[in-house]
Amino acid sequence: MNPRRILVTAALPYANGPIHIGHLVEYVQTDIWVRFQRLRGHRVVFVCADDTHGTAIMISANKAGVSEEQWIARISEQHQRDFATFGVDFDNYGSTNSPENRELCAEIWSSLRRENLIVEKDVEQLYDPVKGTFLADRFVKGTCPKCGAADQYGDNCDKCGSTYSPRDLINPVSTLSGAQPEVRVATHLFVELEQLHEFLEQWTQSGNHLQSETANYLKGHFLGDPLRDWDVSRPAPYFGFEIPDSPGNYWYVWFDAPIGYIASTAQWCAAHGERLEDWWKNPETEIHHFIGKDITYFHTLFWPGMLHKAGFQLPAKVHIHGFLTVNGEKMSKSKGTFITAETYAKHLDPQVLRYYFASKLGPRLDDLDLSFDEFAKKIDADLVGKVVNLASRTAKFLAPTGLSPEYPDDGGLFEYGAKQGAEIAEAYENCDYNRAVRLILELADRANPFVEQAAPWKLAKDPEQADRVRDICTIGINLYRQIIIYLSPILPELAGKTERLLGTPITHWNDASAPLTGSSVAKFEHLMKRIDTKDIDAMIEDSKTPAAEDASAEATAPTWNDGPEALAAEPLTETCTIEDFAKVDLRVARVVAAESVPEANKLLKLTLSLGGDERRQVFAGIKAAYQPEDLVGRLVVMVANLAPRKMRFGLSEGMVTAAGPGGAEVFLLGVDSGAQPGQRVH
RNA sequence: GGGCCAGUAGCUCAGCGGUUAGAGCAGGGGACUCAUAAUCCCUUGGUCGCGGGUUCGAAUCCUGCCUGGCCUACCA
Repeated sequence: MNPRRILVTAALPYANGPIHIGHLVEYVQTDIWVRFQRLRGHRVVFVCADDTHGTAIMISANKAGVSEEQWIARISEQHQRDFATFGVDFDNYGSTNSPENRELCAEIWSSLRRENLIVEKDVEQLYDPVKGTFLADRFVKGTCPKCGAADQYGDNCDKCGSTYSPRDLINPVSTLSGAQPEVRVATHLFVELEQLHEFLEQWTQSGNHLQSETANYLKGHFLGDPLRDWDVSRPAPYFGFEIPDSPGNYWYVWFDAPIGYIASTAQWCAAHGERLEDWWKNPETEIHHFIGKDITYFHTLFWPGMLHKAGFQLPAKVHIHGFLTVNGEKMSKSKGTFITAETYAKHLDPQVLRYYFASKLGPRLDDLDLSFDEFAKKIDADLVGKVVNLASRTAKFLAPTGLSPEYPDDGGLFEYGAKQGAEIAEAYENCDYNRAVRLILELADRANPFVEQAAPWKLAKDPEQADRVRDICTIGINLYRQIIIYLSPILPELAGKTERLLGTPITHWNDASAPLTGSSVAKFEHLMKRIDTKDIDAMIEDSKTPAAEDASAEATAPTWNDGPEALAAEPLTETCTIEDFAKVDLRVARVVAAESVPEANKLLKLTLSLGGDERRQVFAGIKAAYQPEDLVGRLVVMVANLAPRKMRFGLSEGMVTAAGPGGAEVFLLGVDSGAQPGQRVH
């Protein structure tokens, strides 16, 4: 087989929050495919990047009290750490906020200009006069014009399901500032996608670039009518790239995000002495995108259109997958099923999640359910009980002698496994991982009875039978290794341990058709742990956040179960007057700096901002409950007129309000978004 | 309202025109003790969502209905 040259991308995660197990479905799926192709001897470059532009990033950075650049740098670091934890091994991890991306955006943009695809149109949009920014629909709330339900988003009503323009909302309010938005007109730039209608019809409906259901979806929803113009600009202020020939306008995040694939490849090329043209402008290179079904639209219409007009190579295939549900339901923060990569890894082994996903993933875009019950059973039964068990019951007999010099007669077991390699490879190639896993596990189901019947542990008691024992175990361990080679794209860590056990690296898929002989075997060590359901419970508990933080929980009528203990521990005090209360000047403040006081057991030194240049230094006894870095940027409520107090470590100019008995059980009072530092609490 | 997908043993799924419908897990019985209470053997269990049709023959094709999921409903 001729080696193929393959460029693989996974969707760019938005730099607005942590990676969670739902994201991981995609990155694991893609990484498995990449590892598989490499093992087959193909040339693969696997790139990704953080998607860093847009209004949401500005808001998050602003809330955290840092610049957008600082914010995205922090998120990028977290994302890359999480991917590494789960064995997702990119060749290059870039950022859409990179010079390479800016340059490529400009290049593609000028192509679109040259092709006369860009038109200007005035757009009326709501504008927040306090924040000085235009508002996307989701940043406006108000009363539904149809049914009168309060507190609905700008584009549709949760209560009655009607859709409308944010301008129709009754009493609209900006969620950023609380101000009443006004209507303003701005000039936007549009891509006249309709000019590409025929090309997109042809590209989406032929050539097997898309799963059939996606092709049907596009045909039914978009390609039946003239394609609408695509609004690709946003007026300042906007965190992104300013459009070179349209000052004051910025490329919409969805314009520059997919170009980030190319930019990330460009970075890789620069670092490895390769030419970008070979990867993006050469028909010999296969480009494969892996994405979730939510972003189908961008990757199957705009993106091919842009590439086509700008003279880049079109994707060979866009692989689209469904979403993750947990225990049959959408992930939920209040139920503890909104599990971040970091939290998962704190409690469970990352590689077994890869196995579970693989055992459920198919080539269709169906949703995938993570049932923890099934998860534990699958790992224990398949991996520990069947696969790893093969090694653990044979390796120790081989440690003293090594493998037999010639591969013994095994009744055709190894040969059968080698033959199955073709079918397993085909399943991987088609992203039909659950089929691949089924086929591989069948091999383990054949291998265990062989070992059972041959019973080397009985023969081992008779020194006369030493050769026979070695032969049987040579067979057993080779069958094990064959299985591991097939599983290695899914379980690279287990594959690595196996390489060390047998002192032989796995370098190619075809290693599975040549048994090892004569080599030594290391002392057997545990390869994999069974799942302890206590760890799953702890992980779910760890993922739970108060119901109030979960928007979806509001709709599902949460049940509270608040006991009387807290009140009993600290009974209510005597009544005070409003004047008494007014003596205490509570203010919203932002933590702009936080550091641990090394000599103090309980104290953190906080610098609080009351807006403008007003700063207060406060020592707070919350060391056991909060990490300084987690506090920077957040809003707190402080007692601003408390008499300053000299402490051993410096002057404390106020105090931060918090509840809880103390120690690690301290909970800072939060402030709903919209509040500004310096505002008084009444 | 429209579209797509699925409905097969308690659970997860395979089979997608051809003998009495399969696997894994779970359940029941036994064996073994090398191995992470792992493994092995035997076994219980299904009018293949429901009704029509095509065919010598249908879980498998067509059609209607029911149920569930996802996507849409003139936003992308």
